Amino acid sequence: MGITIRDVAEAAGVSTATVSRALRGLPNVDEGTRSRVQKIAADLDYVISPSASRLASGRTGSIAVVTPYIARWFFSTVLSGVEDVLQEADIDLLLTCIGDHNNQLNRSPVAPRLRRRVDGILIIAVPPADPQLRELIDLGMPTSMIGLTAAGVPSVTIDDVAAARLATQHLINLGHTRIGVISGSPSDAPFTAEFDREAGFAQAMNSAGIEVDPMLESYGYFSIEGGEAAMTALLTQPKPPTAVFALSDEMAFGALRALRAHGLRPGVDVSVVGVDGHDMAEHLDLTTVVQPVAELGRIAADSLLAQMREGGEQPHSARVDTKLVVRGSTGPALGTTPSPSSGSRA
Amino acid sequence: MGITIRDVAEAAGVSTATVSRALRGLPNVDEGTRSRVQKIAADLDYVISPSASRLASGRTGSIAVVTPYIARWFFSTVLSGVEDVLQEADIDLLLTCIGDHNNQLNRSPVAPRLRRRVDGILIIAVPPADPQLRELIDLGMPTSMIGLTAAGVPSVTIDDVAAARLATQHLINLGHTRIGVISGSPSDAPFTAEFDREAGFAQAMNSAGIEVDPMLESYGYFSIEGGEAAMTALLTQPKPPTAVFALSDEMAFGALRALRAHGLRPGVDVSVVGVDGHDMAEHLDLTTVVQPVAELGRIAADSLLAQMREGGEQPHSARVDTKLVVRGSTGPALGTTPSPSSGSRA
DNA sequence: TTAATCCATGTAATCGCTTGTGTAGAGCCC
DNA sequence: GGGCTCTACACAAGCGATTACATGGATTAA
Repeated sequence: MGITIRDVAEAAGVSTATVSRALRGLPNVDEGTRSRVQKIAADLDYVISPSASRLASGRTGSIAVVTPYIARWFFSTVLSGVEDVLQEADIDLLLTCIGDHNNQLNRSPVAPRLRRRVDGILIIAVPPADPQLRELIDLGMPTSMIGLTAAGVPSVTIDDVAAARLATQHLINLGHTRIGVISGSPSDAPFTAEFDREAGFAQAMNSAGIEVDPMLESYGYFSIEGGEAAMTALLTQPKPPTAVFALSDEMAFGALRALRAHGLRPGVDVSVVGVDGHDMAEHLDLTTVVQPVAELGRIAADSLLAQMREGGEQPHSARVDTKLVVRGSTGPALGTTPSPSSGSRA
Repeated sequence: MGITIRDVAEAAGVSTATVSRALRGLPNVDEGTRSRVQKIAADLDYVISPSASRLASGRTGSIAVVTPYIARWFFSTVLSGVEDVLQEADIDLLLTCIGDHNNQLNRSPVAPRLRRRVDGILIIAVPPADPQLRELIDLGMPTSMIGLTAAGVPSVTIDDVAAARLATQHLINLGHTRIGVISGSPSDAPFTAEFDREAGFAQAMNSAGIEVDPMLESYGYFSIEGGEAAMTALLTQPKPPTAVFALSDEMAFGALRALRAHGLRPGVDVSVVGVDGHDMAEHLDLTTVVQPVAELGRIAADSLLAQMREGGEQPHSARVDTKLVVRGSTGPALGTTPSPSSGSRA
């Protein structure tokens, strides 16, 4: 019921082979013939059959994006960057949500569903311990990861250790010494970012000669509610912190809310700094270390496309810079003369 | 290089036709044969080639989701609901971002790219005036829309008029009479929701015998910044409103921020109510009319699948209920005894 | 001039599955 | 027991492209 390549071939008085070459821009086609074929194809409103093309060529012209969440800010923002690039490259984007490892959504494993269906895979911030991750990598197709690293697989990340150091150092520079941290979860499969950001926090504290007080560590499970609970826990300690580093902006949002609930002023009574550069951070006046999230997606998609093209090319990982953006949620420790802090005041 | 249906057929000592029928659960296959084939297919680690299957059957087993934004809360939340259903149904989800009509991202039109590529289309809240919308509908394939209606196309929406009435009535019940509204944009291609919510606002005002003051209408362009600017504009009037209805939660967020910037307390000095049930609304203590956004996506996806299955079935639209959730951002008009307000206090 | 290239094009096999049609045997009825 | 209907299966013709290989004419090199 559709126009096929044969109809075009007949109308143009050439073989289907020539039509195929002409339309795909392959060499060894007379330019006159090519434009004639193009015109006829357009006139006939011919649309290639992807199924036939895929079957014959063995390429699917599509890639899968595998993500643990769709509706969370970080993930949807990465996704939008990815989509940007793929649409440009005329590659189909298959969206698949992997079950949340912690929540145990009992989704069927995604890896088998992807075989023979896509030419490449883009994985967004799956916890490295997720068993599905291995299956995906073992599929052996071009793969690129975002916010997550694994041996032998190219990835795009920020330097989470450095980002955490940046945030922590900012608090230290402001004269704080009782610095709390709102982490992800005590023991569950951590995201790469979680692990590294904790490390960066500890590094900054150590270099400044400040001891990390285990009493000032609390868990926010990367959610707003969690961050609120974590901050509340910190505030109800005998000696509460004067500043808190939250491993993510969303947890920092919760922390800010807890502060208000306790009648404390962010940036005055207690300083809060996050990491991510969430859209809402600006509106909540949160100091944060910004990462270019959509850009992460774009870079990873580009890298994946390169991998798919060249094949032999040694795929390499990219590391993207972050930037401290100082806002009202952080301020000098009371009774202290702060040393000049790095970062731009927004 | 992969196992084909023929390998399975040979190993099972049957024809490929039988393997095909057995594996797809078609009738007229001996149950003994069927389970034998299934076992062999599993042992051989056979995976069907979608391209071949699609070419032969004419069905693609995939649907496209067309959306103007990916990284915005409403859209990504709908998307997650859709993905949920489609994964369950084993249908591929092709994600395509249509250019933003207002921002004029010069994206190539999406409709032609979808032909022969998907069996159905799901459209999320594209402005009805977007020229691409017609092209998509004219493709003539099963289609379902979310947050948007068009003649002859099944859709899933909330009753935006009623939702706006609910929000406005809440303010009226609290004794407010100088009620402002933060709308989308003055004249640009409006979303369906925009149009209807304005209508609902006017209805509620009229029934209460309150005149709508054009001076108290401001435009927030459905963004946080826009909402902030709009509220600022309202506040700097000679006679500012005591309550404001924002057509979306995100604009309401901006409004709250403007309030704080002016030293005004939300819910005390000025009341603000939004619509959407955005994740952050709870954390910003915003009174809002909640719509079940992910559910919208799920229902639309289900409806699309039904359409694709039955074919002859008269597709019908669904309308989903909303609920007023009262929080701290709204309170009684000063010097007034409020009448009891509907909605649950959260 | 002749052989070697090269370019534009055609021929036809192939990709791996679906499905309409054909058929043999089993069970049924009268 | 002959004619029916049914079931379980095989056969083989597509589906609509891609692409290795073949071909013949034009161009170039020797």
